[in-house]
Amino acid sequence: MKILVIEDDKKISSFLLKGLKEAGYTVDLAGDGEEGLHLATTFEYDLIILDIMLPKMDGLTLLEKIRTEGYTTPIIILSAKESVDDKVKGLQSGGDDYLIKPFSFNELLARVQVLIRRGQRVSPQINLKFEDLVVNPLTREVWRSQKLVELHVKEFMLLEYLLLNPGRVLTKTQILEKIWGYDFDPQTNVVDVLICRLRNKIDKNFKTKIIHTTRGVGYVLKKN
Amino acid sequence: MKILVIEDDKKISSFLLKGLKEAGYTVDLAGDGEEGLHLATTFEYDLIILDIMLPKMDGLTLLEKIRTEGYTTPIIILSAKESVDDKVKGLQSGGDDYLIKPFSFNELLARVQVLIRRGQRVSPQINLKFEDLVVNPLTREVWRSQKLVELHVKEFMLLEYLLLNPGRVLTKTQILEKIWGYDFDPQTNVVDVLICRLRNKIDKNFKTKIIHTTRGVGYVLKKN
DNA sequence: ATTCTGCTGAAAGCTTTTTGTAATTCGATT
DNA sequence: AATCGAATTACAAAAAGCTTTCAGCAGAAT
Repeated sequence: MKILVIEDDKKISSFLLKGLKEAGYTVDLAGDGEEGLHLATTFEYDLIILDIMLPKMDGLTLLEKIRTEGYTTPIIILSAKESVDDKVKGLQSGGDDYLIKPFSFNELLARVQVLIRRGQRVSPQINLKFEDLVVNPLTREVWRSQKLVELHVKEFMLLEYLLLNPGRVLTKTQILEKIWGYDFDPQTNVVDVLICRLRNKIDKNFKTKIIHTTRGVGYVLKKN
Repeated sequence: MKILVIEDDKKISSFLLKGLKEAGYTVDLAGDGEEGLHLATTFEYDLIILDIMLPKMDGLTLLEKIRTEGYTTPIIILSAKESVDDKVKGLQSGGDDYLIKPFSFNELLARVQVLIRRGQRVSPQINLKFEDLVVNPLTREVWRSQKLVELHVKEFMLLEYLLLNPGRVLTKTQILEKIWGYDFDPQTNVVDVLICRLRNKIDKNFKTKIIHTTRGVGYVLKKN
């Protein structure tokens, strides 16, 4: 799950980065409006956190530009202003939620989770399922054949990515980019290692394997 | 599907090569503008990815030369510059799309697919069919008479090439160039071997053969 | 502040699969 | 029958994937 934070105040942004990463998200940071617009329209994010007061291009303008270009990524607006007027403007411009500074991180996190869940359209049921594998994205619990499996953060992200694309072959490059980001050393074998670790936990001790290798291409989630 | 990448930055080019090859494309690489122009005007490509900043001949000049020579191959421009001006210039000079570095590989891949699809009739989203042979380019699954057949990467590429040209005789040289690229030893018998291996999988155990030899010319996909 | 724990990524070695070469056999055409 | 291109086969080389180990780091616990 990738989040873009557009915020110029260093103190707040580092606070957000730290907290969101701990919660298992991949986070990119933009320090001003222009950079924010570029990142938002170039990469795929699952959510954007946007400060209204920004250098170079103010948040509302940015928000409108993003929306008029057709992006539907959920956006949470941060604002120092308390006026009802601003809140209305923000939501009318295409914001999905609105938080007034100072805010509690837990409050933010809760809303992030709500919006990301909504954006994934996994509804009406919250759990992701494939065969006898059940994943609850909200609580990050994973069961294989009714047995609870403990996954590390990256393993969970990989499994979630696979579950959102059942039957489709995902290349190593796609996985690398989804989980580590675009600027990761392409020579690395982290993907192989991660696949191995995930298999040890969700395939190794079970009869039917669900993670399969398509040699020379990538990996697929399928039965048999 | 053949793609030409014109890019001098080794890190980026190796990243692109890897990703595009994984996605099933044949990729040639040019390290500077002159080599790029030579390859682009000598061989047939389905798409060109062109960096603007290049040694020996800059990308825009190259682009104009290619276009004035009458080539209509779709071209994606890569640029480090963010200015709207450059974007406009690039698109006016004959570029079909414009990406700013750093860019996401998935983003690039999506645009590559859009442009390549635009350039040809068959959409890669839809199954390719010939007689009782069905190929799904997305999941890379192949069926002959409802029986799933497992193919290696090169075999798959050959079959795809044949399927996109049903009834047309493809010479060994065309096949060699399409699948291995221009710089492969012309003495080799890899094509014969590959044809043999492909036949073993999709013709051998079936009544009707669909891969036929035209002696002295090449191979055709047809019934009888 | 220090120690402990556990997650992650790099690297190396090993296994398996795929691919290319080369030699041989086959078969059509002359 | 001789010739030439094509088909087949066996083997070696290369590539891809899997697994394990280790060290660095970060967070948690003390």
